[in-house]
Amino acid sequence: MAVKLTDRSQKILEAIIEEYIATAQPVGSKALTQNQGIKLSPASVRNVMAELEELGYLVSPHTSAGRIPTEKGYRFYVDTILCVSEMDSRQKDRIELHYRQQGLQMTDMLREASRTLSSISHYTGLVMIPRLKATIFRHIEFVKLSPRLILAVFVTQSGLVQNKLVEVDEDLSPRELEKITNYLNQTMTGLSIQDVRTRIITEMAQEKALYDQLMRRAFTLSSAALVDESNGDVIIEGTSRFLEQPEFSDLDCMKRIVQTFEQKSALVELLDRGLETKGVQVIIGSETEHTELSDCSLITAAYSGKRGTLGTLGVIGPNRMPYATIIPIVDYTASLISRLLDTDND
Amino acid sequence: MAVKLTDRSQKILEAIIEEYIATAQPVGSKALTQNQGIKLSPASVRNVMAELEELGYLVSPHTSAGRIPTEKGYRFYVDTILCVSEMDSRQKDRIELHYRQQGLQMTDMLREASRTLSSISHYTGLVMIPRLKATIFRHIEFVKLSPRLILAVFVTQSGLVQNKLVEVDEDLSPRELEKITNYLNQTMTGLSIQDVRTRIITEMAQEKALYDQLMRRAFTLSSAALVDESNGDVIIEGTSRFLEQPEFSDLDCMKRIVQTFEQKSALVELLDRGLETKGVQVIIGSETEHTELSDCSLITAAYSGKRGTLGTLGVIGPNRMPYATIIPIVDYTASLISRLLDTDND
DNA sequence: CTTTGGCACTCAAAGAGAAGGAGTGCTAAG
DNA sequence: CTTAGCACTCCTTCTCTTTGAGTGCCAAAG
Repeated sequence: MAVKLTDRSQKILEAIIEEYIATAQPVGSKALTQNQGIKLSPASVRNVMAELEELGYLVSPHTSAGRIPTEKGYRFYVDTILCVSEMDSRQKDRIELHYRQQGLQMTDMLREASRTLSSISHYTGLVMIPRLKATIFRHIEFVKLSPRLILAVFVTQSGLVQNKLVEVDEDLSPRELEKITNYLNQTMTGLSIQDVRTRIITEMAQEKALYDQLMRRAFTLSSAALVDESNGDVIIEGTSRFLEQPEFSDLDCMKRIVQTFEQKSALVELLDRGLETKGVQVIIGSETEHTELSDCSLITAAYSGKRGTLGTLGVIGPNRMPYATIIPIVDYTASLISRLLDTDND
Repeated sequence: MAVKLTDRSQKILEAIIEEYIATAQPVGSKALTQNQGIKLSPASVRNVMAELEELGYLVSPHTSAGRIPTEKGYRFYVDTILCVSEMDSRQKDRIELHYRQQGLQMTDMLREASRTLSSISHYTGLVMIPRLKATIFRHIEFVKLSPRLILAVFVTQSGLVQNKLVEVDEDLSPRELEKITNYLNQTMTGLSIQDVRTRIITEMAQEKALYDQLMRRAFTLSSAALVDESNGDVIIEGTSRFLEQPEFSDLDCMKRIVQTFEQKSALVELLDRGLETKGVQVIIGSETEHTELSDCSLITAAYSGKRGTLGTLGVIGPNRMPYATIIPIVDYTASLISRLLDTDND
């Protein structure tokens, strides 16, 4: 499958893709020869182009137009041609500037990250809110709203705050509630939510719990409070950037994309893929495995807190994206967010 | 200004507007005469149409096209022609169905409201999150995250939960924190945030506070926690509905509208207008006083909790909206939300 | 005085060529 | 292997014409 391309073929493929990214117009042989760096006649370039088309890296919309890259072309470009440069410190500063604000809460910071990604990349920014189960227990607090209604406020190590209303069958006195709170905070702090859950289950099964009413209640309350009902949530900023892209000038196709964004589930799935991966991941076109997004590409990277990966963030746009500039942006943003989450509130 | 229209003119204006709302095409005289209810010849209708154009209720895009309503036309239609019918109970049930879920927290419920408004109306749903100062103090709780960092969790009467990080200069012991919590909850519960603020200010000024360190800290903490930094937030659902409207097929105009949505500030301002008003309010086109929204109309209504108005909700779409069906939807949703907020958690 | 049929007029939208031009593939010479 | 030349394709753009819906006005009928 992986036919080796000659050095020259790669150079030309690179030039075509970069030209197409810049102009959104099919690239002809003549235009390429005017490009410095390629010192061949149009006819020679044409031969190479025909070859690249045969191999599936390029297509031409019709006989008398230039060539445009295929998904396979982009994939090859991203995987083997592109070499990502470090960002210079001026750009880094420009990104960091957005986070110079006062002590933001985690969610606000992630929203800001999404907005910044969008404004710097000129595409649409995506940030996934951490899944509860990936986080570390820090503190839980119960606020009694009415005899049977309790508000559980739960704070994770990385500063995510989650509120949840819990209905109880028995009226708990403030004293009991306080005891429960203390007990939970003493035993659970520092554990991952995953661990907290298993701990609750095993301890509930033990005989001791059966007789200790307070303990039983503590477990009931906390397990209700820690239910992770959010099937993942994504912060999307800059949807309007899609309207700027000439490839989506077809309103119908545009509509389907925006609808897919609004539903979020597809994006959650795509961002989830990046959770396991180190570094920047690029998903191109049909690799998304969503027909509505088959003309979109994502550039994602995972961010992490003190312990392990928390979530992913990235940028979504048309296949024709300036990968060379956006990959470092996403990469740097992910590491920046990780750093900020680590130092922020401890 | 207010020239009286004859009964016949009104009938024809109504028919034209309703036809245009249904078809998005300029309405000609012939099409109208085919409409049952108008038993006149095309020529007679033309005379009336010319008259209505003179008065500014209609315009024709060009000589050989039909007429379309002006903003003034819509305004007249909404104000004096349209009579809004009660919704039948089947429709009411259809709306209520969306709120049948388990005890949602306020924000989730409002998000659901926005989504429902959009899906039932087929336009874009808007719900304004209540301003803090309009709400009633119910409970405050402090969670110490680190020696200098405290998380304040604040719950309003209507069930809105707000978290805020507060940095303090002095390390507070858990005991002190508890005292502060108790003191604040005893003194402030039931007051409006507005009142709480003034109370804090006056008590701080009193001599007593100067000597009571604990009290001073309590006030410092709570005033920091109750700062209302959210300049109003709006939940927007169904932006993609705009892409279905033929009047926005111009991508550039579309883009500006979506951008305005993303910024939210204009929408906040528009929803704010409805806070004082009883019943449903309709804002048409340039009445929005935002050039980007000059082809959009809003239908809004205020919702309220136990005590007074909390916020507004509504629908935004093109000027050409089926007011007759959407006004009752918005109206009913607002009253439904008010009812749910009242009964939900007390 | 109102209503209506008739008629000339207007103008956007749709269709049909025709011209222009960018780009290709192929061939033959360097 | 490279390149100049050339015929060919076919999209894009432009103009010109046709079509038809809708109007305004007038004169006759109710």
